[in-house]
Amino acid sequence: MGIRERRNREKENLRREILDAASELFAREGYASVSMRKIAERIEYSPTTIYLYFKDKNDLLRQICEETFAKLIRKWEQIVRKNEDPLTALRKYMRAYVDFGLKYPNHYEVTFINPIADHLGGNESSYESSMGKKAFENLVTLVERCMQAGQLKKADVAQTSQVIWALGHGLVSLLISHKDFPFVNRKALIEGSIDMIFDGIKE
Amino acid sequence: MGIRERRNREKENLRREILDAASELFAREGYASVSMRKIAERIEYSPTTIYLYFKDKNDLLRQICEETFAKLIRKWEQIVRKNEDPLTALRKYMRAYVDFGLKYPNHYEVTFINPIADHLGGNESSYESSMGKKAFENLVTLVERCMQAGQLKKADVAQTSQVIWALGHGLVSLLISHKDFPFVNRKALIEGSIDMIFDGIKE
Amino acid sequence: MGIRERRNREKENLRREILDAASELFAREGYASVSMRKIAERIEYSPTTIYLYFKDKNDLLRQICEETFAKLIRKWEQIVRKNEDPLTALRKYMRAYVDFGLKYPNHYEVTFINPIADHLGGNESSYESSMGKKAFENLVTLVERCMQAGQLKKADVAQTSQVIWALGHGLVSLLISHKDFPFVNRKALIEGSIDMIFDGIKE
Amino acid sequence: MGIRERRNREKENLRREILDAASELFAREGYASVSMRKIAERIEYSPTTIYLYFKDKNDLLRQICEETFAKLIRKWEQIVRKNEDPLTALRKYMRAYVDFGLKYPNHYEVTFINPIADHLGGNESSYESSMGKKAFENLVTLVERCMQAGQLKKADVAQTSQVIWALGHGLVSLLISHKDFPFVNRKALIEGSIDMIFDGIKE
DNA sequence: CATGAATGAGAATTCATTCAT
DNA sequence: GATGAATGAATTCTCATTCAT
Repeated sequence: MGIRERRNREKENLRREILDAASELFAREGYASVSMRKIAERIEYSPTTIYLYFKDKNDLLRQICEETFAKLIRKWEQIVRKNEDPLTALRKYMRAYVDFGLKYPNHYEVTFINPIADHLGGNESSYESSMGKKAFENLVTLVERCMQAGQLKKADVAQTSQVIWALGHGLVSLLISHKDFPFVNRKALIEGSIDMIFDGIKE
Repeated sequence: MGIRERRNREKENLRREILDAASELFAREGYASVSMRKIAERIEYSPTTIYLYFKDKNDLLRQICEETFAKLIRKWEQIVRKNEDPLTALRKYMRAYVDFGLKYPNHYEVTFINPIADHLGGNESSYESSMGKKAFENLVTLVERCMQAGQLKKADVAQTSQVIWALGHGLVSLLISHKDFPFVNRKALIEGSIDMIFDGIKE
Repeated sequence: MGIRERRNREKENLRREILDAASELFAREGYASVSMRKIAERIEYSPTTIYLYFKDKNDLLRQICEETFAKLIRKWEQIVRKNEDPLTALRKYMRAYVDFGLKYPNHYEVTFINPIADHLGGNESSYESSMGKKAFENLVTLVERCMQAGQLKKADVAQTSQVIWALGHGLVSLLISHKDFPFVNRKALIEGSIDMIFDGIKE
Repeated sequence: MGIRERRNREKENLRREILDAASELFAREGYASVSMRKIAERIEYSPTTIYLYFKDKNDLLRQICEETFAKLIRKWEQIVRKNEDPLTALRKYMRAYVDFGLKYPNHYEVTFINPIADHLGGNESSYESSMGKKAFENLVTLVERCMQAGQLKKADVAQTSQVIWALGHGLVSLLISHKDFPFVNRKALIEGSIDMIFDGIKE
C-alpha cells in the first residue's frame, strides 16, 4: 500500500502543479493566449503529460472554476455555521468574498472576471447554473434572513443581494486587475466599502 | 467572398471601421482569439489593408484604449459643466459611468476589465497611469466638492471615490460578463445601487 | 487583362500540382497516412499555401473524386454519342472504364478502391449519391438498350450491369494494387476478359 | 476505465484477441487511422501489453496478412479434396473465394484490397510473392484441369485464371468498399456472376 | 490605396513507443 | 505478465505578417 499511496500522492501533486500553473497563466494572459505548451514548459513536463491528467484545455478551465466555487462555498458555510446574528454574518460574508478573491486572484479572475461561458462547453451544465448559482443562492438566503430579522431595509431580496455582490466584485476585480492604480490602504478600502454599503455615504 | 460583395457605402473612414470592428472583436472574443483576418472579413477588406492604417495588432489595441478613455472623459465633463449641485452631479456621474459601460461593453471590457497592459509592450504601459488616472481624478474632485458642501459624510476622499468606482465597476462588469445570470431589472438594479450607496442598506 | 490571365493560369497550375500530388500520395499511402506537410513538401510549397486553394484535407479528397467521376462520365458520353450499335458501345464502355482506371490509377484508387465515404462529409451530398451514381446510371441505361435490342440475354438489368462493373473493377484494381503479380499481357487480359464476360468461359 | 472493468472471460489467448481486434480496426479505419491505443482499449488491456506479444505495429500487420492467406488456402484445399469434377470444383472455388471475402471483409481488405507492402518494410515485401502466389497457383492448377477435361474453352490458362480472379475480386471489393451502393440481392449477384462468367452474357 | 500570394511560427491534440516497477 | 507514467514526433489547421504588384 505504501507504494501505491506514494504514487497517488505524486500523481495528485502533479495535477495540482498543472492546475496552479494553468490558472495563473489563464489569469495573467487570458484563456486563449495560453497554450498547452506554455503550461507544460512552466511545469517542466512535456505537453503530452498534461493530457494524462486533463481531457483537454477546456477541462482544465472547468476544473479550475469548480475548485473556485467549491472553495468559496466552503468558506461561506463556515461563516453561517458560526454566526448567530444574520447581519454580522452578512458583513463577514462580504469580507470573506473579497478576501477570497484577493487570496486566489487567478482563480477569481478565471472564474468571475472572465467566465467565458462559451469555452465551458454549453450543454454540459453551464457552471453558471450549477456551482456558481448555488454559491449565489447562499448569499440570497442570508440577505433574506437579515430582512426578516429587520436588520436590512425591506427591499427586493434579489436586488439587494446583487448590489452587495456588485460591490464585492467591483472591489476584488479592481484590486486584481489594476495593480498599478494608487488605491488607498487595502484593508481600509474594504472595511470602508462594507461600512458604506451598510450605512450609506450621504450625510 | 465578402470582399467581392463589398458594400458600396462610403468608406471614407476606413480607419474608423477597422477600429470599431477590432474593438468589438477584441472584447467579445478576447485579445488572442481575434485575428487580423477576422477583422478584415468583418469590414470586407483584405487583411493586408489593415496594415496600411495600423502598424500591427498591438497598435490597434492601443488606439482603442485611448479612444475609450477619451469618450468617458468627455461625457463626464459635460455633466460637470451642466450641474450646479455637486451631489446631483455625483449621482449623474455614477449613472453616466454605468451607462457608458453598458452602451460600449466592448470598449469597457478592453479598457477596464482586461486592461491588457501586458500586450502593449512594457515601456508603453503608461496608458493606465495617464488617461486612466486623469479620468479618475475628475471623480475625486467631484467627491471632494460634495464633502466640502456637506453633502457627503466626512471621510477620506480617495477612499470614498474608490468605493463609488468599485460599485460602478462591479455593476458594469457583472452585467457585461455574466450574461446568463438572472439579474433583476437592469434599470432598477442600477438605480437601486446608487440609492443604496448613498443611503445604506441597513435599517 | 494579360496580367490577370497569367495570374489565373499560374493559380490554376498550382491547384493542379496540388491535386496531382495529393491524389498520387493518397493512392500510394492511403488518405490517412498522407499529411498536408507531405503534400506541401512534394510540391515544394509551404503547407499553409495548400489552404489557399483548398478548404481542408477533405476538400482535397472531394475534389479529386469529383474530377474522377467527371472525367469518366465525359469519356462515356463520347462513346455513346459515336456508337449506333449498343453492344459495340457496351464493349467500348468496358474498355474505356478499364483504360481510364489504368491511365489515372491514383484517381481510380482514391475514388473507387478506397472511397472512405466517411471522410467525404456525409451530409453534404455523399459522392456516391451524386456523381458516382450518375456515372453508373449511364452504364445501366446502355445495358438496358442492349437487352431491348436483343443483344444481351434477358436478365435483371441492374444485376447484369453490376456484374459488368465488378469485372471491370476487379481488373483495374488488381492491376493497380498488385503491381508485382505476374499478370499476363495486359491488353490480352483486358480483351480476353471482355470476350469472356460476353461469351462465357465454358466450353 | 475499460481496463478496470476487464472481462473475466478467459484470456488464455491474448495474442488472438489482439490479432482480431487489430485486424478489424486496420481494415475498418485503414492502417494509419488505427492506433495501438485503440486496439488496447478494444481488448481492454493497456497499450503496453501489446508490445509483449508483437514487436510493433508492422509486426502485427504482417501476422494478420499471413493468417488470412492461410485461411483461404485451407478452404480451397478442402474443396479440391472433396470434388471429383473439376468444373464443379471451380464453381465452388469462386463461391468460396467470394464468401471468404465477405465473411472476413477486414482481412480481405487488408490483404487483397490494400496490400500494404509499403508498410511492411521493403525487404520483407515478399509476402505477396510467397503466400499470395501459392494461393493463386492453386487456382491455376484447377483451371488447367478443367481445360484438360474439356470443360473450359481452350485458352491461356493463366489468363483465364486471372479473369476469374478479377471477377471474384471485383465482386468482393465492390461489396465491401461501397456499402451504400444499391446492389441487387447479394446472393443473386454472386450466383449470377458465376453463371455469367461461365456462360457469357451475350444472347 | 488596396490586394493576392505566400510563409514561418505556433495552436491543440494524438500516436507509437519506452522505461521503471 | 502487465501496467502507469511519460515523451518526441507528428497531425491538421490558423495566425500575423511581408512582398511584389
